Amino acid sequence: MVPKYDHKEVEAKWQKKWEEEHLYTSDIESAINPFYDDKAKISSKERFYNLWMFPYPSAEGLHAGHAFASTGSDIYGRFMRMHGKDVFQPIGYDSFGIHSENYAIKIDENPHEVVKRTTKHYEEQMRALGHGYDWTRTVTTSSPDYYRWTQWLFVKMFEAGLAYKKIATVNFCPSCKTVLADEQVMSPQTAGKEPRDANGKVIEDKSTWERLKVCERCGTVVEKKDLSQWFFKITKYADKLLSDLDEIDWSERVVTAQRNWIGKSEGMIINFKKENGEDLPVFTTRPDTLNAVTFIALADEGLYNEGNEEKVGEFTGEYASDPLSGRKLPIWKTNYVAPGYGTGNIMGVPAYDERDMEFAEKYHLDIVEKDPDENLWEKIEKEGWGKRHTNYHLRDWLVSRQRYWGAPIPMIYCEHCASKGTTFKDHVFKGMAGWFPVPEKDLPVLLPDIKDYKPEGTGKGPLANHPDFYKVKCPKCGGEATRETDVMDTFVDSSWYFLAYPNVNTKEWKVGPSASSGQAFFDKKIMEAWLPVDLYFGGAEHSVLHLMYSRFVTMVLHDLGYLDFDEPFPRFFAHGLMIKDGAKMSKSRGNVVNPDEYIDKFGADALRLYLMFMGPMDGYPDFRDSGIEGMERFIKKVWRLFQLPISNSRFSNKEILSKLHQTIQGVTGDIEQFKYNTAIAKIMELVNVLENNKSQISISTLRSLTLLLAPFAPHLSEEIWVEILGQPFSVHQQKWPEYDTKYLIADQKVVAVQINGKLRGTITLDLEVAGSEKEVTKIAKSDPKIAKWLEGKKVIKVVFVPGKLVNFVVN
RNA sequence: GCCGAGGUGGCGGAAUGGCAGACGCGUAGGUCUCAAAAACCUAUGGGGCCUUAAACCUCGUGAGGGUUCGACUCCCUCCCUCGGCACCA
Repeated sequence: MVPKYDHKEVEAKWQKKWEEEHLYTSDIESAINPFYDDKAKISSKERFYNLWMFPYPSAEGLHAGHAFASTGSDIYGRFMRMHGKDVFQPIGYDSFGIHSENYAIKIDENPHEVVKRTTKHYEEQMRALGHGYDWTRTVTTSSPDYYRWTQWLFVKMFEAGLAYKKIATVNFCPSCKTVLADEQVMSPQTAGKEPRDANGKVIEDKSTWERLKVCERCGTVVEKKDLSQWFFKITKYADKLLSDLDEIDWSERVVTAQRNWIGKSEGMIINFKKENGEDLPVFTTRPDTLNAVTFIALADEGLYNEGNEEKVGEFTGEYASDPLSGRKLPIWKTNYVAPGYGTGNIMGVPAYDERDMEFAEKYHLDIVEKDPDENLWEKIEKEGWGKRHTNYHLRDWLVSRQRYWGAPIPMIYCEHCASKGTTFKDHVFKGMAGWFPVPEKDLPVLLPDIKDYKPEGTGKGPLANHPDFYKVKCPKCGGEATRETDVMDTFVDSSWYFLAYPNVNTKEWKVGPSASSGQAFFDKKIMEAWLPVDLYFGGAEHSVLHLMYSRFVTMVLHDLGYLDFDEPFPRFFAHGLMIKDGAKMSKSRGNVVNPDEYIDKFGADALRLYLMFMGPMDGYPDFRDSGIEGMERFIKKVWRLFQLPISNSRFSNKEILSKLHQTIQGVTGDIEQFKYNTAIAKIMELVNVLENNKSQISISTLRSLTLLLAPFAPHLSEEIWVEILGQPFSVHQQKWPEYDTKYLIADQKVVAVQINGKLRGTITLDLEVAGSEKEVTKIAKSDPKIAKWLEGKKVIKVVFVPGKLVNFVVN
């Protein structure tokens, strides 16, 4: 009678033991940065910072899509640990911000309380999955010890001239009642939401959906408002953000998305002259078509429409002259030129631009067909009519939010200083008179616990109703002043969290060992030893959000001298999204898969195996209940294999050895490429071979099999390793098995025989024979099946691939 | 419209110039059982040939063309799906 494999008991047992033995707690102080040459000086192991994008703790808890992604990351971490690396694999919570707050509002509970509960639930779920996280170093972005440094970051941005406040036309979500960054406004499809109007009703006319721009969080169609807001000057880094994409090893689709978003256009600003002598600068990427210009089109905020409606315009009554030939060109105000891009003016070239053609035809403007002239670039520049100019689609990052649940923006406005024109640093902040950052010693600016935290949509955040919060003394003159009442975008919180992990120690709950002294942001030695992140694992939906912001913030901190690297994630793998019943998992569809019930019923190992076996890591696999049952069967099969009275034979037979070493080779290569599905398939094949050769398996083979399984099924492997094989704890600290090429060479080869490229038979030959063209040709021709096909035909050519194939070309 | 990734059995998916469908799910039949479950064994792309069986033939990787001794794989044209950008000049 084979003892039953009790997944609940086994998994709980090892999770407890791992924790007690600090199996996944890294030795932060003694790591080696593999990028440095003087490794020997420091200490034992090379570090490997293995990071999965931290989740925001939602109410429903972790769903199977999270488990799919986090397991993919965990497997790689375990694989690297078995390669002798000191793996640092932390986890935390992106718990500050609109996503957590919207839920708190919905259930009418204070966000402080909700976050306490949801983070606890998340931790339980992630522990149940058996991930190898270092639980001694977690971060929670809504903790004052954390957001103190988010605020510090804002202050540094301001001091460096990279944070400024200005009135701009911005996106406003009428449901979330706050402004949003450009990156947080998208098509309904990209947001994965049905578009809604300000009253929360789904827009009925589906034909308009594709033109709508909605809020990333709630799917409400955004409005445009002119408001005074804080921005981070990400555009200053546009060129570096773009060019560094060539240097980093990222999933291609994410690189492409960032390139598109940055949207670099190289062209020229050409100066046209109005009749009254005024300059009329125009941005174009096609100065070579200047000869064919017939009108000038101006952007108009009032007329402009992002939708795809008909082009309309109004003649201004004015004319401009073409700087080269002096031709007279009418100036039109239009609805199709985007304000805020380039100079806001364009030259109308109907012959070479479809949009200009459409407009010209409608208003009966001239259409001139003259061949483009490449020499014009140089000529215009030489004659001083225009100069080369690069334009970017990227806009500055709008970071203020009129909400409660976020890090208060640490800025103070003093009316008195403003009236005198006093600025923080005269040379940098023209136009920012009266604005001063909160002195570093006064950080954090604590978020007060208030009852009326719901947004009102007045253009101000809930903190604006609390004089105790905003009435402060001016840091400059000591007079009456007002604190900023907006809070920061949640993406500011997450733009630097990866820097915090190695510096944080949960027991003391301070970011950075020097946090108490207030001297420095991070411990320099730790940063040098542990960063940048070696492998970042996460979703592609953050292509132009988190992943762009983090790169920007890292570049700034580098330029300010705090970091010695300027790309946070030299390697990023974009995992796919799990699907259920052919659709993305979402609450509204009601197809969210909760991992808890599967862990309970089948165990974490079965769930992990199934999630990884469903398909490639960057794909969109569909979750089915019946699939996980197959994995349960596989685990039982493995378990039974280890319950057999193991033979006394010291060596496995040849078939087994050959299969084992092929498997080691294949699985190793597959894991390196995140092809976990085929890695698992190969382990299954090995198990099948072992089952058919039960009496001939050596202990050494069984040990290797256990090691191969360890990253995928950590509990099962540990149980087998320690309890059945009697090996020392822990399987996760063992060396990954190596393959020996001598076992990869089979004694016999199956050679395919083709006639004119069509398979007509196979012959099994000894290795040496299979490598000889003469022998193989002879044997193949004498094979009756093949001979039949060659009868009466003349062999024109023989194609021979040693050990694989012979192809007879006949007439 | 532009850019990127794809299209393979009933299903998830293997194979990146050399035996298409590994591995798993599902399905059918069988063994065990009083019975069922579990487990195990066998079969499983379509069509044909055949009394049966072994075997064999033929078609087949979105459609059409091309390169090649040989194409799921490379090239061209088209269709469709997914992702990103989008009156960005």
